[in-house]
Amino acid sequence: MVSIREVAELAGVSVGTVSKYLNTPHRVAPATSDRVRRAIKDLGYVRNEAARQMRTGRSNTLAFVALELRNPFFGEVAHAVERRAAENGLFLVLASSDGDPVRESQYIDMFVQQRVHGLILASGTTRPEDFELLAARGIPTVLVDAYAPSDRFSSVAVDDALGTRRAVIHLIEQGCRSIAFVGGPESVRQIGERLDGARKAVREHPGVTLEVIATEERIVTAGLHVGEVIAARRPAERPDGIVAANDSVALGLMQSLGNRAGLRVPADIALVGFDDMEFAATTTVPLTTVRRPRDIFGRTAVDLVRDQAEAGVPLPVRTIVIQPELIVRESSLRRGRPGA
Amino acid sequence: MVSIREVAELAGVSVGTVSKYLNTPHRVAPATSDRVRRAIKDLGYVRNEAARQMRTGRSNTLAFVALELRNPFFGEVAHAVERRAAENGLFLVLASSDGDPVRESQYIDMFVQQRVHGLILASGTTRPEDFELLAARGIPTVLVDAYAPSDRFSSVAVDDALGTRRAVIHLIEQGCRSIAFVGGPESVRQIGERLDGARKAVREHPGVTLEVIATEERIVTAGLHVGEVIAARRPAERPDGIVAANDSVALGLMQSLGNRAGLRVPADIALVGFDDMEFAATTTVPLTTVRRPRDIFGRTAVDLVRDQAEAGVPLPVRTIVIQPELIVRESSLRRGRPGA
DNA sequence: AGTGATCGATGAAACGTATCATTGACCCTG
DNA sequence: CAGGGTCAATGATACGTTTCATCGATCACT
Repeated sequence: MVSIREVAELAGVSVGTVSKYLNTPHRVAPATSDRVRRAIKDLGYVRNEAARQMRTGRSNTLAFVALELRNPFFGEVAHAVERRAAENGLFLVLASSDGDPVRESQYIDMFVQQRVHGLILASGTTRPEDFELLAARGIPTVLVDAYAPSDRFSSVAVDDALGTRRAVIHLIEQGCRSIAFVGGPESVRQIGERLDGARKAVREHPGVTLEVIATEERIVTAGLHVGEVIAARRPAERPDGIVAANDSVALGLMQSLGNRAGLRVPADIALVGFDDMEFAATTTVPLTTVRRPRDIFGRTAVDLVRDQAEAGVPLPVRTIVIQPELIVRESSLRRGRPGA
Repeated sequence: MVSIREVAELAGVSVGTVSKYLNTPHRVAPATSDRVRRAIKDLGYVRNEAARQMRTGRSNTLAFVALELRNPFFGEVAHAVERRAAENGLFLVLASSDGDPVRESQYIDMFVQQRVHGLILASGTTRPEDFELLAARGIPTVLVDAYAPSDRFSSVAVDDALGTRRAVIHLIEQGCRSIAFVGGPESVRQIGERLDGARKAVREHPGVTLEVIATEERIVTAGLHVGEVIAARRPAERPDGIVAANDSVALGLMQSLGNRAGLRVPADIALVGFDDMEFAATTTVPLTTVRRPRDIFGRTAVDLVRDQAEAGVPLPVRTIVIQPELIVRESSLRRGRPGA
């Protein structure tokens, strides 16, 4: 394997000069430059990043740990992270924990061993000892869509409670009086907060009731199942507005309610999702939903890491909470809507 | 930053011993082991992977370049790759080219500089000079869902033509006589082959016709649009069976045909997709589709890379073609089906 | 008791690069 | 023409590991 030394030899210059050519090309004379360039090409030399990194102690890679990359949500966040990282001259490496804290630990260990420039955690399953490790080594770390434990790390997340609050208020404005929240479990922080937001909003409106229909998972089939249960009820006992824990559940609900049971969305039941996934705009009845801005998540996370890395010294922790936007589409716009 | 030397000092042993403890723990005496372990813990020592890699020349990371990670298809392939890599003691780093060959080039350069253990390319947009570079440096490289240029790299792909062939024959068995292929452009290899497979299958069945309805992209909205066009035709001029270029297009078709235009799927028009994406089983009418096995893609790719890396010397190129499976669901099962 | 053999530990060398103080060549100015 | 200044190039050093030849000590066996 050809090293910088052989390049220097062939070009008839010193090793230091080749290094200078590689790192600060403008400070090497044009004629020398040509000879070095030529030698590099002839020998097929490729810089050894490991040696470089060992010498400098720095790395130009940013690591991103997602909960599950199969989920397009993380794919989109990763995409935004990658773009912003590139703007900052950083490369991105991705890993997926798939909900396994042990796997995540292994990855974090690996990244620490690699001396990565910074770390973005979007898994929500990180172990306390890993946080400990990262804090102890001073590796710039930012949490995405998760709050920082003991306020030691900066984070960027959406205000989940505000999202469902806006959804509920919107449903009430559409004339709904009997609202259901479909999703669970409450123990997942994001879901718990969404439910809280819905509860509080309903409490502020006398005459409106909230029913919680719990599910174990937040996937399409869970929504399908709940939809069938609701459809089997007597009409008077059905909710007239539903807030789903996320878009997948909403999709399942829409399919079982609207297409299979013959109920009309939104006329009989108005429906709001959460996330604004790509398919939300293209469902049978376009889905009203609470948007979680993946691009902002990604950009902000990179910026936080970069600021921390540039500062060198510990910066005050920043907890950035993004206000989610309600994207109103047909699934929640009812006939008989006041003012329509 | 604490190094192996300081660990050795604190433990009262030599640097070599600490290294031995880290790499071949069974050849170090228990008492010494304890002292070293203790020192490592007290100092919070973490191995420097860059130095290790520089010394050994080896790296234990496998790189995967996807076309677009936002697309769940790649997420699932990446997931399978990651699992298999872990079984082989390898870590995975991911990158996404987003269709930009320049970006992809940058990533490949980076991976070559990192001296990765192997490379899996699933982008389909790799530049010839990058292939040149990888071949010249002898980096184990495998293509996924793309054929190898000039037979220099092993690859794993699905037999696209066979997939659509099976879809068409299935539709004919269901009584369809006027079949349409929706998708494009033909210049994308996979799409071109799918179209070819459909053409050949139709040609073998006298009395059956094939119409090609071209689209620029293969996304939901393309299917929505084509569906509207078809619905606007006089009934006699509509196809009675459709093969979509992928599931996204099929989804769009199903929505605009079935739900908006009032046509019935499969009674009026039978529909088959391609890919078997996660949502295919949960659409309004569950979608019949040609399955591309992501898990097999991922596993096979890793195995090919591993074999190549272990061999050291160039191995004969292996081109693995996987026969796609037709997953029959409701969207293609017509009333009046022969034998039903 | 002497001879190998085995085991554990040592210490120096090497990996490929960046860095930096030093040197040499050259030009400009007074 | 002397002297200061700039620009290029040099070459030694250090980064944190792994590796390997070497050495001492312990043990089993004749």
